[in-house]
Amino acid sequence: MRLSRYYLPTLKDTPAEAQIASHRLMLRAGMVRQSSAGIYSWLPLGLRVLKNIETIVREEQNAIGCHEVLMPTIQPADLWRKSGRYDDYGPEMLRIVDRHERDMLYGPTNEEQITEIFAETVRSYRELPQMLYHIQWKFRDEVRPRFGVMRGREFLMKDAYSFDLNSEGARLSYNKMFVSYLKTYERLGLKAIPMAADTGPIGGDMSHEFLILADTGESEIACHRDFMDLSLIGENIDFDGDLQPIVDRFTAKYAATDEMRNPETEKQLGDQLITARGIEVGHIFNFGTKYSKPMGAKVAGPDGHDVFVEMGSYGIGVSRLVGAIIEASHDDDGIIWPDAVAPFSVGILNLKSGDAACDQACTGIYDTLRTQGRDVLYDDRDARAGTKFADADLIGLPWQLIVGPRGVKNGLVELKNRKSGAREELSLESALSKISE
RNA sequence: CGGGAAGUAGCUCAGUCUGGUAGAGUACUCGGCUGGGGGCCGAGCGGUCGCAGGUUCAAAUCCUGUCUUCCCGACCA
Repeated sequence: MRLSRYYLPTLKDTPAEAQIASHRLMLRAGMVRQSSAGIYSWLPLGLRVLKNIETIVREEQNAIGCHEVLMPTIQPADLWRKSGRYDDYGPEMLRIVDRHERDMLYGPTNEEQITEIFAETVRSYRELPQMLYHIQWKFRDEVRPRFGVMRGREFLMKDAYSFDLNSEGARLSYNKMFVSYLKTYERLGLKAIPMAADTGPIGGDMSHEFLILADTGESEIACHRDFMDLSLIGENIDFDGDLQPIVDRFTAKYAATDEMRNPETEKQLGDQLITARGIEVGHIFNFGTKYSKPMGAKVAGPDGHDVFVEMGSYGIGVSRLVGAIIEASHDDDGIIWPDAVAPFSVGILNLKSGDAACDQACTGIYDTLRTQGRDVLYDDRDARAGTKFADADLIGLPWQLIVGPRGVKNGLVELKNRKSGAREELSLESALSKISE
């Protein structure tokens, strides 16, 4: 993409309403514009990141045999009256009346909707287990939206739902999703720690929140130091095999969000304990027959008798992740994108647009990289070097190829790594091969 | 929903106390000088002062109401 023809409205000043880093940087980098409190429009750069995250989440869901559907944003109130949640949900639910005076609502989640679909279409235990998900906009009318897209009222969420014949099966589905989440976050370049979550009236150990550490996190968390070294990288996971050992490995050590913390355990851990702030980026939950009963989701079991299916739901806040990643990865100059979600993988900074040698060198690099299938942002604007450096750092491209008259004369370009800040002068060939490593 | 703050140019803000021609920086446009970390000089463009009502000869400024946004707390992917 040639920057001179792109739509990238960056800001030098920070809009007054933005307080935390991710919100400030998303506005300054021209990723989003606020429409009203907690509701945002996504501009091209922000949308690229959102789509990149969405793609990774989608691929990892598909990889465990979870099938994508797409349910509506607007749901009928009757659906929620059936589960009893229409009255329980409170003012957080945005209620809408259509022209025929029918009560509707903008969905804050989709348990009722998916359970109805399942109940209408699945009759036999032979069709189980089943897992379905969608990635759709949700609306929760928060009393106090804040932190930009991290705590918006409208947000994009991946929500998956599992259906099993019995609790043993539900455990297997839960484990699949648990491990899938670990993989998803690793691909996103995040260190996410699973923490036992409050299961409310249902009880059991079948609920986990996934949190990433960031100074501006919303809750105070504590965990064992060993979590910093836990990783699935390089492991070939058989999702049809026994995943319990992996789940055990990631749940054996102490990790708790504020309301679940245990002072006694923490005391025993001593200097093995890490306390930090965390941002919740996912939540998985097994809720048995809570929805299948009222919604009538039952299948014929092997003995011919109907049984209510055991269900679980599994959420990842996709739009929240954009902010969360920035919170976890930025500096004074701007965003530092992990490679996997960066809006462009490489930026080319032409320090002297209009100079024949520089232009020629840049277009050559630009064409080469595009031929390799790279997402490239070529800053060909007629702007000063300082402006280009500042914007490139602000929008956080992992690699910057700096092309100026000084180097071009000697056949050299400068390669800057956004994360380390390291810059080195290289021949064009070695720069290109280094980027591809 | 309780407590607090703020709405004036695209953005950051002054002016409001003490009523009297609508301001600065930046961004943008044009010209010139520049050219490796948001450069310099000059000339321009740009505003129903959130909205409504009131007081007054006169309101960004005073009064009343209202809307919006942000911060802290309680609550949440």
